Amino acid sequence: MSLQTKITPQDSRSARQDKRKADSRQRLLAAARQLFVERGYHDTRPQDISRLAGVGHGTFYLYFSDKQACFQDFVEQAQEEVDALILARLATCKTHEQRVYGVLEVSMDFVKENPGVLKAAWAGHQLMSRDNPDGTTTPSIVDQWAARWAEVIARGQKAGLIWDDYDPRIIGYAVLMVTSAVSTGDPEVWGDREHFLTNLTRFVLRGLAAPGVGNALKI
Amino acid sequence: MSLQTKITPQDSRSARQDKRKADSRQRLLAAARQLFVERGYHDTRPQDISRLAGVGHGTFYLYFSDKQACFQDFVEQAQEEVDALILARLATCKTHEQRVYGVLEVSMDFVKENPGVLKAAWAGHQLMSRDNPDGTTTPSIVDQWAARWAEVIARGQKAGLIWDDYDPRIIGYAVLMVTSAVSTGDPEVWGDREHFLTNLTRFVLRGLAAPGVGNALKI
Amino acid sequence: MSLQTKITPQDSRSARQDKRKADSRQRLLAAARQLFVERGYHDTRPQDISRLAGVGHGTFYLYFSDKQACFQDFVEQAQEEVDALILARLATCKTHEQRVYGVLEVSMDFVKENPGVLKAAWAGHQLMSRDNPDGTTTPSIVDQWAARWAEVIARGQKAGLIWDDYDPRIIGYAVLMVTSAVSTGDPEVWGDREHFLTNLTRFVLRGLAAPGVGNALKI
Amino acid sequence: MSLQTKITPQDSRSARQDKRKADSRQRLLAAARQLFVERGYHDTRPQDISRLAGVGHGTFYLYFSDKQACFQDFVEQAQEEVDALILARLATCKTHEQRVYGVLEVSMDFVKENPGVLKAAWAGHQLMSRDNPDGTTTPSIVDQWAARWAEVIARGQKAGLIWDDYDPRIIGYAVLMVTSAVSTGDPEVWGDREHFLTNLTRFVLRGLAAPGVGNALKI
DNA sequence: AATGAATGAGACTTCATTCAT
DNA sequence: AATGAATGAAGTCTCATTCAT
Repeated sequence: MSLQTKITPQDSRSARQDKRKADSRQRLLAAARQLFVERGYHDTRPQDISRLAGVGHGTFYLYFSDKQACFQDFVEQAQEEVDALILARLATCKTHEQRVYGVLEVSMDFVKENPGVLKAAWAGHQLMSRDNPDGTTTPSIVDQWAARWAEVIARGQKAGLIWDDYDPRIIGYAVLMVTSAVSTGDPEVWGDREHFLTNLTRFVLRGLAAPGVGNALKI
Repeated sequence: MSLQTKITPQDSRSARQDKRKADSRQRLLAAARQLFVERGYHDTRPQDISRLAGVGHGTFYLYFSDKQACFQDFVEQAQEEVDALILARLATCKTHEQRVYGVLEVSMDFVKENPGVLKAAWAGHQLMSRDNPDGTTTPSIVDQWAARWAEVIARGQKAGLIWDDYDPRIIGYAVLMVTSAVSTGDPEVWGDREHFLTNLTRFVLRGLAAPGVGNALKI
Repeated sequence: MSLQTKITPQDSRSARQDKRKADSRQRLLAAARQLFVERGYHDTRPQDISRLAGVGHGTFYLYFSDKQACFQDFVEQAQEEVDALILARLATCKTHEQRVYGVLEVSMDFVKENPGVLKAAWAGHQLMSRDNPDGTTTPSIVDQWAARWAEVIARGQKAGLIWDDYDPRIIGYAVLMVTSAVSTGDPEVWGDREHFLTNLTRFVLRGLAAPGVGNALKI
Repeated sequence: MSLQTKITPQDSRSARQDKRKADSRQRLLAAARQLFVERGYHDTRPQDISRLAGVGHGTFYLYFSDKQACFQDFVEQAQEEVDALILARLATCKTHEQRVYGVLEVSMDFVKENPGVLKAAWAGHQLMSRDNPDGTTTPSIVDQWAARWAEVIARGQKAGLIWDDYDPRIIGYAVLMVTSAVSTGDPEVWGDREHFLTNLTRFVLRGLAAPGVGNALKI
């Protein structure tokens, strides 16, 4: 008989309550994500989030100390998702070439699947960062993402596939800027998305490829 | 005899008033620029702008129909400055190579000289665009800037100096994203600015250079 | 055989429950007293009281119909304590002189031992009394205390030891105000407490003593 | 021709505006005083004060940084009034006897004319003082008033009219407590106010009078 | 043209109380 | 009896805009 089957009434109750509690938090976060993305930080009221989540106004403040904290949590969630996706993809990559392609693809896929999330997270982060007068700048989703690119680039340099006169952190940031263009650019303006992605991917790969390896990364 | 010396007393008065009026508007715009850049759109009140400009609170509304209009004017001003700089530079360029270099240099110089202006203009534009439900998306500073790059790239393609499988509009946007990294990146984080600029310039030029022209654009 | 040992299991359970119930109530009251004294009525939330008492938030409302009722109970408790102390002391007094001294001493001792309780009870009572629009002003701890003084003073007058042109209720109230100064006065400001008490005691006794009896009440 | 008659339009305008400004502040303070006295601090909303003053909700915050600041100003105003009254009276007093009587009379008159003001100021001050974590306890109206009594008592001691074994600060405080009883006591309970005042005055004077001077202070 | 006092809709947040478990 | 998540009315305060001077 496992210990699990011997749940006492209290455990059962608190377990159910915990579930309910986690539920509320999740519903709130989902609502927050939707609204922050749709309307932006300033045009989303805690009240709106609560209503969309189907809970009372006050419940919001049981899970977030204030509106900013809620936004931070939303950003963190997006951050973790992106990071997990990238790490998972990197784990399946054997060659450097695959890594570059992989992260590009994952980045663009995420941006495509979650239109506006990056934009919202980033725009909001700008607004927020000023309010951290203790000097502790919370690392933004962008910084973390850029760091992943830096890793990939550094490995590419060691393998002789990427120009070794690049500073990985800087170029990682530049590459991220380009990929994030996908999110920032107005979908309706760019027309054919495949066309758009192909262009950006080519530009990035050509900018990275060390002399003589251009063929290897050809797409 | 210049036209200026022929003004009647009345004219003189109205001229002075015009000057004063233009003065107030200019002072307000300068103050707006400083504050929008320093604090962002939402944390800048018309009152703050007026105070910094040294005029009464109500005066603000003599020159701008509302806060948003003031912001639009700020963006437009920055836009015109950038555009004028780029056009002036392009006029002095004979070869394609010079053009690419030129716009890169001008872009980065502007961003260096006006830290935060692009960021502020852009971030604010995001917040604003939602409020245009009539479909008329005001072209942002970014769009216009990207258009200049598109021109340069298209000319480079005709000259055979830039990969001809690029869509100029898209790659123009991508290049802009990279150069704008200068403004977005935290100055203190990137350390040596020259190092930073060198890296970005190399990346852009290599990404653009058609096969076989790499040497020509070497830096 | 005591009654306690004869309880059946059921009795035992309900007895334990009663004890536990009384326990919870007592713990809540103790917590309420501490917090009302430390923070005042408005800055003490039922939640805080419950947490300090170590019971659930909802439990509070099993024992008090609302926050005000809890406060009333706190005041009542303090009231009963004071009254019991004064009555006990009066019971041991034979002469009028002893009574005056006795009540003074008890009053000041209570105030010394329970710093802030009188102040809190009184301040809170002020806030509350407005909410009794039916005219039934709940007698405050102050009123009750003053009543004891009035008794003592009336007896002193009969014995010829206290000016007989005093209205006992009024002077009882005045004496109470002076003794309560001990609680109202900032401990750190007054310095030596003995010095403080001696001064007040002298003032009261001299104010009361009928002509010619000054010596009897000398301290 | 006086300078006054030569008021320029600007002066005239700003003068009128200043008057209007001072007017609003005065109206707000008067409304605040009435409401704080009638309802107490916590049951008075800035909105209520504004409405009673006949100005908009936002105007309140043009004159007080927040609700607490408004309350502080109300207390200060009462404080200054009381102090001015006492000082004015003291200035007309030649003998010590007159001083004691004078301050007693002024105190009681003020309390009679401004029922509730002292109580409100004091009660509110209690609530507030906790919020001064920088250690700077704002001297309350009570402290200041007590200080005046201390002065009078010290002078009386020098003149041999008051027991010289009193600490003036302490007894000043005690006397104040008694006189403030007038404000704290429920008007309806005490009945005839003259009777009340006579009792308290006698008590105070007898408590103060040095041996042998009782006759001098007889009332 | 210029001013700045005035406005009030609306934002964020708290907290006494309820109720399903 | 005990719990603590949920509630929403109500409070404090801000700020873009107006208007009398």
